Amino acid sequence: MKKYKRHLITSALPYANGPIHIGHLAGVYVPSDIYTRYLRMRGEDVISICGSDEHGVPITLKARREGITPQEVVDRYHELNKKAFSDFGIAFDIYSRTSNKIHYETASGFFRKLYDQGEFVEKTSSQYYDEEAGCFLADRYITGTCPHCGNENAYGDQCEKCGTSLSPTDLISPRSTISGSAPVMRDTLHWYLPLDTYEPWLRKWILEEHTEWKTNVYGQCKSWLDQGLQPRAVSRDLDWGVPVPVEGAEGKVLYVWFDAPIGYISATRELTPDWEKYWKDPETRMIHFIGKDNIVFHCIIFPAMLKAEGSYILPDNVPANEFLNLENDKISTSRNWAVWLHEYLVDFPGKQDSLRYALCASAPETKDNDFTWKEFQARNNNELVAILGNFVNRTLVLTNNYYQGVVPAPGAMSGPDSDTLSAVMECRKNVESNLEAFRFRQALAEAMNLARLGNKYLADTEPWKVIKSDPERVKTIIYISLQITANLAIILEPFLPFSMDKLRGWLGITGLHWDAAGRSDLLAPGHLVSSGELMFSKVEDAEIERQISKLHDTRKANEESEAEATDRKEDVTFEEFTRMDIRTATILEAEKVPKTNKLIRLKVDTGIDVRTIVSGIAGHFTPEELPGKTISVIVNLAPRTIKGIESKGMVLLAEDEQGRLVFMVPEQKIKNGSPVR
RNA sequence: GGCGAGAUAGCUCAGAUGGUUAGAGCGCAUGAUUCAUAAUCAUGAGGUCGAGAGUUCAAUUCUCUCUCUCGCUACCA
Repeated sequence: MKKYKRHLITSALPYANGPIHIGHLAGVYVPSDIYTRYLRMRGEDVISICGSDEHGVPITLKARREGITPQEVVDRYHELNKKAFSDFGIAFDIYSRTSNKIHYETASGFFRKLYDQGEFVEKTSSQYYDEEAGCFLADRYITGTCPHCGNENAYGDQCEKCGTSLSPTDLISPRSTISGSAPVMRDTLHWYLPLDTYEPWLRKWILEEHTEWKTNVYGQCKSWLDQGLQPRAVSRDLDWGVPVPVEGAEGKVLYVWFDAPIGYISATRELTPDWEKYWKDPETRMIHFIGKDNIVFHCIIFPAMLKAEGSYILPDNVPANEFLNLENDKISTSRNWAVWLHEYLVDFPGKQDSLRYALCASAPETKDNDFTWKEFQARNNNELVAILGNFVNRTLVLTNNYYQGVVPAPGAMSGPDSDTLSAVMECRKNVESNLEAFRFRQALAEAMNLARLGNKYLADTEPWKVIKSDPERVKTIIYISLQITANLAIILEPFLPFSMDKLRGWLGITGLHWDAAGRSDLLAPGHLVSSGELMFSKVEDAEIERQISKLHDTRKANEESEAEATDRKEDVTFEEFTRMDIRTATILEAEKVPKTNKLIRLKVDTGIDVRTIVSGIAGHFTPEELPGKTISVIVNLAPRTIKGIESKGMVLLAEDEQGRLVFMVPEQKIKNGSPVR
C-alpha cells in the first residue's frame, strides 16, 4: 500500500431533521471513530471531519409542518446531535454545519469555479410545479412511471426498482407527493453536471484502480456505471440553501447533494488554515465513512465534482456499511423505531462503551444486521464484564494482595510465559491487519482475544496456588499478567475509549503509542498500580425488559396514531351521497386472479344482475370461503379493467389499522338488490 | 408478479479459485478451579452447509430449476 503523509477522514454528515440513533452509530460513526483513533495512536497526521447537513426539502417541510423556520429546525438537531456525538466519544476534530457562513462561501465558490470553467451545462427546462402547494417540486417529491422498467412508483431522482438514476422529467405520468395533484410544467433555468462525460474516467478510476473497495461498494458502483450516467442538475428552485452564485439566479439554491459533500471542505477550512494540505496534496489519504444509501454520492458524484474542479484529491477508499435493524424491524425516524443516543445515555449512564462494543461487534459490515437488546445484554455481561473486566480485575486484585499494588520484578521466563508474550504481539498484528482492511468486527474480536489469553494464562499458571510453594515464580506470573493488562489499554483504546481511560488511570500510565503494543515492559518493576473499581457492570434483566417494553409501547403508539391519523373527509351534500348506489348482494363464485397476490375475481348477484367484480382481498380470504356470503356493493361505480378483467362495482369492506378486512354485511337476511342508504 | 438480499451447529453469523476430519462466539453437557462481578479454564455433544437436477474424477462451494424467508414494489376503484 502506498505510504501517505496524512489522513483526512470524513463521516457522513447527518441530516439535521432528526436525532442520531444506533443505526447511524453502527454504520458510520463507530467505525470512523475507531479508525481515526487507531491512526492517531500510530502517530499519523489525521483529521476527522463531520457536521450537520442542514439544507434540502425535508427540512423545509418539517419547518412548515411545525410552523417554525428551517433554521430553527436545524438549530435544534445540530445541537442535539453534536452533543450526542461528543457524549459517545466520537473523536471528530470538528463538528460543523452547512448553514455556516464559511460553508456558504465554500460551496458557492466551488460552484462558481466550475461555472467559470464551463463545467456545467446550462439548461432551461420545464420543471414540475405544484400549483396547490405553490412551489417547484424536488425530485423525490414526484413519483411516476420509470421509463426503463415501467415501475409506476419511481421517484424523480431514482427508480428504486431498477436502480437507474433519473431526472423528474424522465417520469411518465408524474404526481406530486406533497399535494397529490398532477404538477404542471414551468420553465426554469438550471445547471447540470454532465456526469456522462466523466463516465469513462470514473470507470477506470473505480473499476480498474480501486478493485480493493468493499464488494458491496464496488458492485454498486459497477451497476451504476453499467447503466450509464446522465447529466445531473446541481441547482434547485427553493428558498432554503446556498444561493446559486450567478446573476439572475434568484430563488435558486445549490442542490443539497451538491452542497453537502462540500460541507466536508468547509468544515476543514473552519478547522484549520492548513486545510488545503488535506484536500489538495496527493500525499493525503482521504477516506469517506458512509452508509450504503450514500454510495452513489461519494463514489460517483462527489468525485466527479472534485475532478471537474481540478485541484482536489479523490477518496482512496469509501468503506460503506449496510443497515442496522432494531429487534427485527427497520429503524425508522418517523415511526420512532430506534434507540436514540440521547435517550440511551439517560437509561444507561456511563455505558457508552457497552453500546459501542455491541454495535461494533455486530456492525452491518457485509449485510444488514439486527440489533436486539438481549444480544446487547449478552455482549455486555458475557464479554465485557466476564472476559475483559474480569481479567483486569483479577490481575489488579492479585497484584494488590501479593505486592500491595507494586509491579513485581520478573524472574526467568518459562515456555508458557514467552509463548504468551509472543501471542500478545500476534494479537496486535491481527488487530492491525483487520483494522486496515476496515474489518472492524473481526478487529474487535481479535482484540478481545487478548483478554481471553490473559484469563487462560492465569488459569494455566495458577498463581494463587504457586504463591504457597514458589512465591518467586508468582512475581513473573503477575508481571506478565500486568503487561497484558497494559497492552489491553493500548489495543482496545480505539474501540473502548472510556474504559481504557479508566484502565490507564488504575495502571498509572498515560496514552501510549500504538507501536508500544506487544511489548512486555510497559509497566516497570516498582511501578504502583491501584486496585481499581470494576470496569464494567452487568446489565440486569429488568433493564432490558424495560427497553423492550418501551419499544412495544412505540409499536402500539404507532398503530394507534395510524388509526387516529385518518382525518374525516370533506363534507358531501346529500345529493352527492345519493348518487352512490349501494345494494345488498350475494357472492356466487370466487377465484384468484392468476399472477397476482391480492386479487380475487368475484361473481356477484346484485339483485339487478349477475356481474364480475375484482377485489383486492386475497390476503384475507380464500376463494373457497366466499361463495354464499351476503355483502354490500356499490353497483354504479364506473367499470374498470384490472389485469384484463372488467370489474363492475366495488365490494364494501371495513379496514382496521392493521389492514384487516371485514365485509359489510346486512344484519339480517334481506333480498339481493335492496338499496343501502 | 417484478427487483434485491438471503437459506451453513439450538441462537447469531464466518468461510471455502470445487479436493483429506466445514469454523467462531453465545447457549448446552461434563470436568477442573476459587485470584475474580457464580466470573474463569479445559473437554465434549451437535451440521446429509434449504430441496432437486446438471457439469465434474470430485460440489456444501459452479450452473439451472424449485421451495421458503426478509426487504422494496405492483395489481386493491
